Amino acid sequence: MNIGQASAASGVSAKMLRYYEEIGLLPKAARTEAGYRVYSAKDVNTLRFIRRARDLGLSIERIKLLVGLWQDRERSSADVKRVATEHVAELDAKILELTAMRDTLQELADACHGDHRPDCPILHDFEGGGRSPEHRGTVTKDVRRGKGAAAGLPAGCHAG
Amino acid sequence: MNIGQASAASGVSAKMLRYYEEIGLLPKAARTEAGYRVYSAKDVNTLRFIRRARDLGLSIERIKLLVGLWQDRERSSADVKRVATEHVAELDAKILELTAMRDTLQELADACHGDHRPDCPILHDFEGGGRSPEHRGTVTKDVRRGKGAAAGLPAGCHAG
DNA sequence: CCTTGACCCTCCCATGGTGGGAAGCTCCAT
DNA sequence: ATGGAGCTTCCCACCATGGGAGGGTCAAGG
Repeated sequence: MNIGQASAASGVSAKMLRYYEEIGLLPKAARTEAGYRVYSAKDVNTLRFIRRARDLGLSIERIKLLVGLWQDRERSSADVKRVATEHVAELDAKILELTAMRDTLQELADACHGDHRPDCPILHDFEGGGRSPEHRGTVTKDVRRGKGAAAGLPAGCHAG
Repeated sequence: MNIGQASAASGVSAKMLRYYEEIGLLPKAARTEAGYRVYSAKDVNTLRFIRRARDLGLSIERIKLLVGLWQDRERSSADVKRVATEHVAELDAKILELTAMRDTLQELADACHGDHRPDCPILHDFEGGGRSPEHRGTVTKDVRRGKGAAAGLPAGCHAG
């Protein structure tokens, strides 16, 4: 099985296959004399595992952990569960953050008549005078962006 | 006002001030003879506007639009509202996506006893046999990652 | 006046996953 | 033998942000 076939069988692009190998998520694939990568049915299983994990938004780092546990017959399910639970917690945090943004913005949009006139509560809020505090404060606390979010959650986030 | 003071007054890092100028979100700042950037109180207002918009998760592209509308006395509030509403729609989509991931993973975690034994429904699902469909299908549809999400939503997403 | 330290400048690099594409080789079918 | 599909490596881009190197500037205190 060459890379194109493994890709088709697993739903992981050839590009990503090479990338996962490069970063050590996958072991280095065997090669033909000509240098073509060769994959087995077992490799395809691993790839499907990875694909499923990515679809659930897990980061590559966590998938590395899970693949390790998966292949360890001595693993304890508690370790697996912990990884999953950590990810759920991050998803929850991100959902809360996005929901707060959404709600604030929806409120502002609702307050905007949306006609030809220039007057607009959205811009008024952004101007940040803070003169209408009832429309502020929702996301104002410094939950702000930072490595945590970018490194932790992503996958589904950068995804598209 | 130099860049450090403008940064402190607006809550936007000096690094980002330079970046926003580079990508054309801000006009090129005036300079002292020594080459130091100089900012006015008006600039700080714009920066606060941008900061607020970023906190609500708007992409730089959309913020460019909003700043343009903000500074246009002839604008119609409908245009502003449309930009905001588009962003709300993207936030909603992302929230749905993350929630689906979260729910699936939480179900799997709930089903995992989490003790010393190796048997684990999470790994079982990831193995993807599809043998227990009641735990599948939630995120299985190909909503998958792609340019749209990365370009559209971000801010709060990459943020941290 | 000179030193010190805080500040500023530009330029490069990294993040996390993913896609795009160029330049060149291999394989298979015609 | 030729064409095209598929493989290889290598570099670039995304988005927004932070980190840091290497060097210039400014103001306060000695």
